[in-house]
Amino acid sequence: MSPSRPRIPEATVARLAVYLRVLVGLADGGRSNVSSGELASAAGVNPAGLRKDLSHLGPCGVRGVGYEVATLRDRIARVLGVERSRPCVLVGIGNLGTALADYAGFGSRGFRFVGLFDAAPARVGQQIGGQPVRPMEELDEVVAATAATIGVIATPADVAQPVCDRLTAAGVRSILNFAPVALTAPAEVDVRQVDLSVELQVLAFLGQQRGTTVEVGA
Amino acid sequence: MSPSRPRIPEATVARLAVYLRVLVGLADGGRSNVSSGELASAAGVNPAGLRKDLSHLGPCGVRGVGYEVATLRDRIARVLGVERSRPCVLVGIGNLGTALADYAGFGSRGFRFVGLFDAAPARVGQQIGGQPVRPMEELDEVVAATAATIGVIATPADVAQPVCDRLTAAGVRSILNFAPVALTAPAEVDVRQVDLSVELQVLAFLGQQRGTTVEVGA
DNA sequence: AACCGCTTGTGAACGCAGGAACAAAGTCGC
DNA sequence: GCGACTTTGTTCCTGCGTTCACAAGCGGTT
Repeated sequence: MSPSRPRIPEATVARLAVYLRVLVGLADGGRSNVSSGELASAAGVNPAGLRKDLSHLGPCGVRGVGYEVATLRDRIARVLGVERSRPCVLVGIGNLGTALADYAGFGSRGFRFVGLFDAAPARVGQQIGGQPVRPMEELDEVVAATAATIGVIATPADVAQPVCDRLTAAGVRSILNFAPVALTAPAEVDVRQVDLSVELQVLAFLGQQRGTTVEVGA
Repeated sequence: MSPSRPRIPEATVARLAVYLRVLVGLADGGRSNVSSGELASAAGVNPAGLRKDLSHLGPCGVRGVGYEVATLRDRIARVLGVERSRPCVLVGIGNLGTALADYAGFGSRGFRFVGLFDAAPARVGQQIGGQPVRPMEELDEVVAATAATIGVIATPADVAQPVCDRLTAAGVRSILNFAPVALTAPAEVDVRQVDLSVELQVLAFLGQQRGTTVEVGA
């Protein structure tokens, strides 16, 4: 009914998540209100951009005063859908998968892993973050039982596509992929790619470029 | 002479790293040449965009034929500066830090960790990926001895800023930060932020938005 | 009650990235 | 040797994201 959410740009959504984290920290510290300049500084963005981001939620500040921390926090949380905890499944319990399963940041941000899966028999049965690692055979069953709509892939690259196929077949609608391969999935499934080494390579390139200035470099 | 490298957009650099990974895989598979369409498909991007990205390197393909895999691979590697291995230090050997230290993708992409550091005495001395975890006191010494210019932070959020300060003081020029806080650093130091939970939140928002929208017109 | 300073919210301009279409060039076949 | 096909490299254009700058609104003060 209410078209209060025409569309929020993806870049804005990513920053809203950052603002939310900062606001939670401020609220825990006892702060009751905050200005856009201070919030922008803490989030590492431009104050004007922050205000424009928040404008997508409708007016939520008081002119001359600033933003009420608790109110803004709850409002962003509601828009991002963090109010209700979302069930996720995680496939690939290697080093990275273990780190993700143990990472407290997910739980406090509206995500809970309802299933940890690995194809290696040696890992099945281990307890990670209070949960047992399950065999891949139980994937469909767990996804159906928990209504998980989000899947996280932390497997080696060569099995990521089969895992993706199994996740989509099981009914997962959104996939976060840490394996360094481009996944193919049906159009109705969102796939988001995170490549840790790409970030490092971009960083190295920027540093190299600035270090060598503009010289061509023989 | 020719300003063959005026400036390469950051988004292009990120994709070049992806192309490089695909090309290495093709070369290992014995492929000798590849077309832009096939390469774009494997990388998950638009063919025209791929050609535009490669155009920043100057002409490196043959019209009517395609790109020579080995040549293009080496050319991208040289532009990204992957030819020579870059020394990096990693601070914070928790779950995520261990995953990063063990991740083979870094070593094969021109990065090597020359020092693993942690403040917890219980972790110091452990062997991770063939290297010992060192105490923070040895940070300056190792950075100076190895000429490491890249630092990776995988610590809890509350100590990330002090660690950042120590890294910059030790001479590190580029920092990749996995801790969920915005870091403050001198202007001559590049800081790149990676927040795993933000990616998950964006994914959840997109899924939620698609699940509930589109009903406006119906 | 009115003024003043501070902060939000919004409108406009700039720059950048992405996509599609077209021209150039090289190879293969006849 | 010539023509046609394939694929690259480039150019234009559309849309988005970001930034700057200003008007609107509220609280505090006199």
